[in-house]
Amino acid sequence: MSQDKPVSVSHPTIRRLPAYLNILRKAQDENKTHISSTFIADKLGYEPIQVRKDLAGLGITGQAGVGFDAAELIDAILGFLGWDNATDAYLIGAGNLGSALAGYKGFKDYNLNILACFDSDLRKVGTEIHGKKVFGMERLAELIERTGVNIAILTLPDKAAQEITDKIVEAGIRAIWNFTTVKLDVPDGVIVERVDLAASLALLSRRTAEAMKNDK
Amino acid sequence: MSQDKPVSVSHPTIRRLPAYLNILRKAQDENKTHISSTFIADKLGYEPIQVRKDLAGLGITGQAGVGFDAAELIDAILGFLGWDNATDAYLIGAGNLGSALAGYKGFKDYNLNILACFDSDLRKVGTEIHGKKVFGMERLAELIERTGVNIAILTLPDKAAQEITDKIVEAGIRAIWNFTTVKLDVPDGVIVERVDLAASLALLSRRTAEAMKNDK
DNA sequence: TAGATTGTTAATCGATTAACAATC
DNA sequence: TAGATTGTTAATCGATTAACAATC
Repeated sequence: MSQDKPVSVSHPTIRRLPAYLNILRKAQDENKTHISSTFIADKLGYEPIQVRKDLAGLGITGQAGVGFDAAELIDAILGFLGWDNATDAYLIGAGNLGSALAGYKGFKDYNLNILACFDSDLRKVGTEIHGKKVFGMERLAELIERTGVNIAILTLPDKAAQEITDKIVEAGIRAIWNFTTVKLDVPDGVIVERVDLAASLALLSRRTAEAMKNDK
Repeated sequence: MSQDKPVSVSHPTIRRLPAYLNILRKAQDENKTHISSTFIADKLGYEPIQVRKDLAGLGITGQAGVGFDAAELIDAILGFLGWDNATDAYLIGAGNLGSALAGYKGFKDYNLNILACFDSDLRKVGTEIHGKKVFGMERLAELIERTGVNIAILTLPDKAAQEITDKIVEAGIRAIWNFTTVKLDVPDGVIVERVDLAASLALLSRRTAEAMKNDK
């Protein structure tokens, strides 16, 4: 693509794309070839116009009166997110949460492949967790450099987070999916995306408290 | 409080509160009694004005030239989120992710207490996971009714999500922390807060793809 | 043709940021 | 008093929604 227009798609839009993808795939399984924005919006409780705006951002056009070609749309979303090729990642910290993610089957829908795990607990090193080898932390740099993996999933204790981050960034990691509470300090160009469970719980708690107050 | 003003605090603000709470607690551990919006903003990479706006929403006032009273602010956030009293929850679906959450120590910071787990796997029923009893699904309604627990953490397979939701809502559950991919259909007044890992991964992937393209 | 749906342009809404006087 | 910081009011920014002509 020598002539990419400067696509700038908002974060809220990007966050909604996986949900669209799920619906499209399900519809395709039911042999639907075309999907309208109304259909997608209905399933998700959004407005059709929002779906169309989102899709427009990907450079996709639909057909008036008909909707969007499901296959084409799926490809566009996968391509846009870089999910059209398998991406390898290392998982760092094979505790409760890390093990759960190592065993999570759903990542294959997004072409994310956890290559191996790392842990500082020597009793885990050398074992396998959900079929993924566990290496000791001392091998992190070496393996990142050798395999060229550039995504790390951080599921280790907060207190180790920054130190290990420095190490893996140094070794060549370009993107970190951060499940710790720590605001990681990284050089420009390294991407950090944090999963903020506490934020989600805060919203649940507050909304619940309000709902309970209302019906007293 | 007979005279509550109609506090309406935005969702983005609510989502930021736990991070403020963490910082305040850490500062208090270091014997700081007063914290400025600048201090908090610095730690999180926000603007001080945003912190002040957020806190203003809670009805908290600081002291010009000094900052906010840490203890008072912590109490205000805890109270606002309903985290000042322990809240019991049931965890439904003791698979990989469910087990990880059942063992997550961090919830005590938010006064969330997982009372017990439920699972349809009879081999798990009767055992304990991280010290929490596992009950069979057939006991869900009975126990929800008897104990009056009103929060459920849903970590079961997508295909069971709606059916179980109907059941637990019927039994009295008022709020669901939804870790499935399903958009749950619930009656008015029942709160659903979904943790959307795929959305987070989408953002990570897209930002990474862009960053890699830039440095070619 | 009639009905469904798109995509564009403009309006609205809500959140973030800026400016600055008031306060400690 | 000087420096730091708050809280208010207004400006800006960005995302969602509305309206509607064009298209299949």
